Amino acid sequence: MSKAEQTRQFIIEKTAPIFNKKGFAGTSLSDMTNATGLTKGSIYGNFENKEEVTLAVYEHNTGQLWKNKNACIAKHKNAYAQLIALVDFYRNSWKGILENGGCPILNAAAESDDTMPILKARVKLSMGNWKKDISKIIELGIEQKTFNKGINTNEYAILFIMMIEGGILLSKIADKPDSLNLALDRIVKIIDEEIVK
Amino acid sequence: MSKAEQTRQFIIEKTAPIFNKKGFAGTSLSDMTNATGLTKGSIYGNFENKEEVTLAVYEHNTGQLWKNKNACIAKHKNAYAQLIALVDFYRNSWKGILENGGCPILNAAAESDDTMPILKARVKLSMGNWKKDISKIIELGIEQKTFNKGINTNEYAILFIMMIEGGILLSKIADKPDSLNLALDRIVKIIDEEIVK
DNA sequence: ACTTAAAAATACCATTCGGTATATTTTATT
DNA sequence: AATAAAATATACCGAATGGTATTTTTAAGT
Repeated sequence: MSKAEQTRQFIIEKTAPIFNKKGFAGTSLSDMTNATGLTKGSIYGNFENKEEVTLAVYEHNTGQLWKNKNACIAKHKNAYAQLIALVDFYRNSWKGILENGGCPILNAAAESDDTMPILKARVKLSMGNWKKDISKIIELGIEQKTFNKGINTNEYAILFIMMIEGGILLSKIADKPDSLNLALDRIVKIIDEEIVK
Repeated sequence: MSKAEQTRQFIIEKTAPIFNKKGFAGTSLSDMTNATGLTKGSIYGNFENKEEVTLAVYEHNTGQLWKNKNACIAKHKNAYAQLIALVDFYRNSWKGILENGGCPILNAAAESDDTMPILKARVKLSMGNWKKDISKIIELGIEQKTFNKGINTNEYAILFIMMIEGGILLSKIADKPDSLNLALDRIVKIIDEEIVK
């Protein structure tokens, strides 16, 4: 990794929680220089503008979440265990997510939709990938003959994402994980009653 | 209504959709003067600062939503019809909500949590009131002997709110109401299978 | 119609904003 | 160790930011 790439990564990592907390409009260049200890010149030598940093930070934040989530899921072979691992991932990492400003997809979705079409498109993509991931786990379960085969895998994936995001939102406002846990419990209930054979 | 109160209301109404779309940090004073045709002097004669406008606008946006929602619910006497009316309210007014920048509670929740504690407190209150409203409808159903009496009304209220907010979020990103409708369908299913006797 | 009080416009403030050309330092190559 | 190239810092830009005395206009009460 070249020096430039290192610095680029350094800037992304240091500013990532700030962008996730304050948003694109709320994060200033001085926030960025303060967080990194670098000067504007240095930052603008590695990024074209603030928007490029925003996008890179979004990729980093979601990528990190992705990696941790997938690591939990990959520990298991059968689909049911994988779904439960997904639920437990959110149950266990809620505190960490909260400290970094909450779910980056949720935050970016809320801010970008009317102001930053490029970010919105990225969010759309993340959402699509997430949906696909969950769908595939359910499809795996069908292949493994442990899940019902008539079900609409896509709809269940969307349903789970909605409940997780809604749960995170309410939990952040309430400053306690109760709502998120309620959502996760309901997801497990749906898995047990409607998906599992 | 005095002239001052009229102008105050005028400013709130004209800037409401802008704040809901761009957020507190993203909305500038020039956005406000452009939307109203007034000058900074006039705006600052009626409000102490930008924060006060933000809070007043939030009250207005949620109040409006409240009013319309309650009007739909109030048309019905029995609890089941009221819950269905609530669901249908979101099904029917999704387009209007979208055009005004989405659910103000969701938007304010996402932006305020790490940056504006005063607004966050207001969001917490709105969320509590909403929860109470839904709880009361379910309690009414229990009184009317049409709903099961052992159920946790509070948990169902939270669950419904989470699904509605999650649904709005996903629908905004996708630019189509499918996800929201899926959430609303699921709410109806829960009502029918778990709440109704 | 006249006076007075309230409301809105003007003109300004210091500060911060995102961004950049240029100079300096650091790093890698030979 | 000398040199070239890359990375960072400096110093600056115009514009926009939120905010405020002060003046002018408008509306209300008599």
